[in-house]
Amino acid sequence: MTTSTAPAAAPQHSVIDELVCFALYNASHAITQTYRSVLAPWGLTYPQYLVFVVLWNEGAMPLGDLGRRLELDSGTLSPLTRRMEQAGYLERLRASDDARVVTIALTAEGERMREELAAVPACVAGAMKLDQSTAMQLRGMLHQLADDTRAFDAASSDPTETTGAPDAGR
Amino acid sequence: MTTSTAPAAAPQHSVIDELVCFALYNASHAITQTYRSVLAPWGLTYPQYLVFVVLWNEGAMPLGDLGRRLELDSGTLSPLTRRMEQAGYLERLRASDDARVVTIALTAEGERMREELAAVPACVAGAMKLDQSTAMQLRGMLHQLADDTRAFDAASSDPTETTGAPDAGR
DNA sequence: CACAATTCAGTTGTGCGCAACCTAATGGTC
DNA sequence: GACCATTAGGTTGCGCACAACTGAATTGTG
Repeated sequence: MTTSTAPAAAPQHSVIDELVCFALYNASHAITQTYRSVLAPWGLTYPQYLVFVVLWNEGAMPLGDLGRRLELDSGTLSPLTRRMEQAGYLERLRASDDARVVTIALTAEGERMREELAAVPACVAGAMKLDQSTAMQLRGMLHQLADDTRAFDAASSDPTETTGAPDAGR
Repeated sequence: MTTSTAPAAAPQHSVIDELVCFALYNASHAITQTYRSVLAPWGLTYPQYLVFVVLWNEGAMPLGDLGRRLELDSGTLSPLTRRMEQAGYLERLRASDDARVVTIALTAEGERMREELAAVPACVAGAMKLDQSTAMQLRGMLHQLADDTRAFDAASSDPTETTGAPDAGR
């Protein structure tokens, strides 16, 4: 009715709110959204920013190594790095000793972005409103969760695994 | 080079926030991967499963309400629900009293999927290896994080917000 | 009633994210 | 050298996720 009061669309409690998985999915999207607006001035996406972080801290490396750190495969990183190359942030170089390998290396412009984007983490941290101890606790839980879950995924798709008894009817 | 010991003169926010964001991003993908393999026999995706969960528990509702619960907009839910309709799981009905509204309602087949998929949560929980108290603690942190972050996103994109003095030249 | 503002769903375009597949290059074996 | 399995990156196809836009329906106001 009056000005801009809440139009009765308050966050109602729904069943999905009880699911840890949905909380994870939802929080992840919310963070990505924050990065989207923070990175918008440079036309960067969150996965592209993650590529920057790895390369800034560890230097040039093959595309496969990058994928292992970010848990992304070539189907994702191939086009993603091509876009970053076209934007002038990095180069993709065929290794001379092994022609299968493509080394991903920052350009001078890409290195310069390290200072350009120095304020990004603090900006996102401001949105997250997490104190240090909670952040570390949360990070630990999430690492554990990702490790356990990926181990499960690998085991259930790989019949050579010997873990897990052949429990028939569960 | 890695495993930096205490960064003496580190400013308030440093790499730690980054790691939390990536841990979240990574864990979310890992869980989605688990759902992917668990739901594969029915050709369902994780967001489609979430739609089922909401509709099973709350019954038919407009597409917009569904989007508010899942934090997804019409650009995502419109094609998603069309695929689920084509698969025979639900119907999309124009409301008679308001022709703008499309009500999403499960078919008998969609209702039957509730028993069909009853084992899914336990299966995914088995992959996650979380005890109840940790799960609840994690869920609480993630809800808080998502709420804070979305509030920040909304405030920074909506100048009509009156929360605090809007920083002029920023 | 006229008409502007708002609401709701849909469409288009871009960028992940991943399965499935392809090709080229490499290494091991004979 | 011929053969084969493996490895690295690329391509295709599909389904999200979201910004930006469209268009129809509804509501508020005079």
